[in-house]
Amino acid sequence: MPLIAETAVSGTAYSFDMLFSYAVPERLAAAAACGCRVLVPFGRGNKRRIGVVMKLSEGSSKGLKSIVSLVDEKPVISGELLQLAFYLREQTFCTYFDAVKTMLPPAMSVSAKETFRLVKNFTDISSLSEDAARFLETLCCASDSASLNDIIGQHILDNGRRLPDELCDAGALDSDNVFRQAVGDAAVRMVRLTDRYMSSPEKFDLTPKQKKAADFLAEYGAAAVKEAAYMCGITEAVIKRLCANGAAEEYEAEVLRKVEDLADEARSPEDIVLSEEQQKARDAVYAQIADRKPAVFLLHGVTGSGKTSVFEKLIDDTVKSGRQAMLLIPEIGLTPQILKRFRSMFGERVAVIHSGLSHGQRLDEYKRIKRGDADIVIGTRSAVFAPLDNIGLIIIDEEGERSYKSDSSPRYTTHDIAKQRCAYHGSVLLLASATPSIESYYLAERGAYRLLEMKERYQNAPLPEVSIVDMNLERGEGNRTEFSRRLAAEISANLKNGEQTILLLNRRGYHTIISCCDCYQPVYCPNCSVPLTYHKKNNKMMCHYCGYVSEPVTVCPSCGSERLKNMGFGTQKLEEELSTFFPSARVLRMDADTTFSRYSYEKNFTDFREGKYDIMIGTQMIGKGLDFPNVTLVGVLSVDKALYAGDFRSYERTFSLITQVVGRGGRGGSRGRAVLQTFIPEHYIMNLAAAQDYKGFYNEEIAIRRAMIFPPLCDMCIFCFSGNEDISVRLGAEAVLKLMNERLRELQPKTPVRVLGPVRCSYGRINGRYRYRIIMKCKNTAEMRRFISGILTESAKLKEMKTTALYADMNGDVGV
DNA sequence: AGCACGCCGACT
DNA sequence: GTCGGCGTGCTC
Repeated sequence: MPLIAETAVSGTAYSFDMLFSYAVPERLAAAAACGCRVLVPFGRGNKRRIGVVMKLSEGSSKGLKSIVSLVDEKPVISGELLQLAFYLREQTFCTYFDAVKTMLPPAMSVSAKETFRLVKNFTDISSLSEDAARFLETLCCASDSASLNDIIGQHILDNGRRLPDELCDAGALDSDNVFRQAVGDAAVRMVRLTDRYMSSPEKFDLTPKQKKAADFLAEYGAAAVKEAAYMCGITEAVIKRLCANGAAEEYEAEVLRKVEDLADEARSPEDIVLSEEQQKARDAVYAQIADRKPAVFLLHGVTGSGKTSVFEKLIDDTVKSGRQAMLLIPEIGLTPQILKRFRSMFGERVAVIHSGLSHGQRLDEYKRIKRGDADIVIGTRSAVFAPLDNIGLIIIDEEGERSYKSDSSPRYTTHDIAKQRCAYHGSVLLLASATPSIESYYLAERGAYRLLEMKERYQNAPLPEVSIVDMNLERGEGNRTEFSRRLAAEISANLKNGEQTILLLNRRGYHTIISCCDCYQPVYCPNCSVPLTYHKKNNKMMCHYCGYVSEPVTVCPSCGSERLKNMGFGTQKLEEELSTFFPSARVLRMDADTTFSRYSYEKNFTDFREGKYDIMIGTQMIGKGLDFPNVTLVGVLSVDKALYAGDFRSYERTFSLITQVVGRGGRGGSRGRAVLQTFIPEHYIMNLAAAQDYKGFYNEEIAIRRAMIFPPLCDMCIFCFSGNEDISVRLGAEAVLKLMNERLRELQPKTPVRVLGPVRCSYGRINGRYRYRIIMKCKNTAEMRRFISGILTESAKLKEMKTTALYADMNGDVGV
């Protein structure tokens, strides 16, 4: 019986995605296996596409097309991960190919290059069609192999592959495919001026923008393309033009061949000393690992309770027993320090996977895992797909972070994938946080997860002393600055004592927005429904969503008034006010604008930790995971806005932000202080966060979720519509709504379903595309997922949806 | 999403 | 009588 390969084909849309059956030709039958990539003909034109064999079976190959060639000798996806791909597709409504693709490092993506050559002694011209015979004649005129391939290549582009394919079938032509891996997109693209330009710039005719970039480069030498564009207030396209003119050149920055090797002096796992409480947590988890039955633990440990030591011990236990361990962390910003810690203990056995690595580095780490050289994997959410084959333990640190939810296809939740892998390997999933997600804590309360608690801080360090400052009073008493008198006094005390301060502000930019005093309209980005932000450093207005840049506005675009006012307060303005109040203070500003490369994060944090700065100010990124022993004061300047962000998770987010940042202070022995400035001092979030009372917060929050029916008491599926024309997107969404209601009536699901919308998304327009959403409150069951899948496929056929894109995101973010 | 196929209008 | 406009339906 012939072999049939059921194949995931690249480039399919979800609405027509399925496994496509191809015949496996005799010559490939021995090597073809599940998990191998293949080259297949697809569509009427038999265009070549890459696919992955998902299933092999025997059967009749009648009417099937055949696999053209094999990309891999050996499968690149293990049986376990292949099975996981099916799960991924079923859960997240992505295509088979997308599911498989996310499991491979980007560097492994391949493209095929086809070469032809004429078969020398072909004579049977009579068997060819007239067209093919004529085509063959032109081919015979080709002078050499290169021009032959040029002719055929051009012919395929213009007329499709019909004639070349006929000639191949008849034996007049031979084709061969070579595959090229897309390795080496180095981390940073740099740009510098050419010698030619520098010796005689007058010979170049540059546009004003290009000139600006050239001047910038002349002053600074080389710069990252991104950075140059930012500083000059231009787009990267201008720099591209500059390079095309021959005035500048782009080059790839030397990327570290190895992932940075910053291990401190070696530490031995034997040196880990656990407190009684830590030991208890470790023992419970370890017993379960040894038992080889899957289970989920939720480790709730207050900030500073020393969770990392427990992780170290458990990971050591796991690898000692011959199994592998995975530690997932929310953001690359945290990687260097955690990585350092584990590197110094486990050395080369640690592999790292995160998006800050170059594709080449990532590929090498992937290979080390696959070969078995590394049995400990540390990384961000995509690392959950690491090709380990004998997992004993998966840890998700700071498990409540939203970054564990993927916001592009496949829109998976890291926890779900980890659970699935643990079920396969009979291993333990350990979720850990000082502020677990309401969902996880709920499951722990219900007994689905086993709850472990660590209530003591490391070395019994006292919790910081938190004071809540009522900013209304400050304003009432004539203080117009952003610093309450209390906070100002604390900061100067700290400066005097040579102790460090962290200030948290939940926004970036100089002024958040510029708005008109006459029509009250803020100045918006022309592509997105987001107000532009003024950035002092480059004196430009910028959009944080699409990167749009413009000169500072002096006239209101909506009414023409010249009375424009700066509203809001950003990190840059804070920095400035700070320098007037405390001229001698050395201030480090940390936000997405000052940290272009992933590496500058680490450098800044290290500098701060080493005492090169007195005060660090920044957005949420400074709240996460890093220990600074000399920080004794934490100021929270304004998180009120975040509370009213309008989605049901804003309280949760704000609570954990405050809790985390307050917990930063006072770990080095001395008692820390925290000052929480707010206009709503009576809000329970403020008091509970000040007291680091997670349980109290959980009780309040779960009551709200219960009353309003929000997750975890239901699931929420977001249907997001986008397109170039506002009206057609809305009409599309309405048509789909109608379809949903019809189908729902037929289905009569067991648990009630509520469909809300369509409404414009909070950012109704991003990058010029209008966006609407429908929210469906439901229970995430197989039946519901089939329903959603059906809606996605059916709606693609609606005429109202011709120009509108749609995706479904189970438990994705409601905002955005 | 592409893309080949088909069915009409404006033209040499 | 032909070229090419875009509407339509399919993708093993």
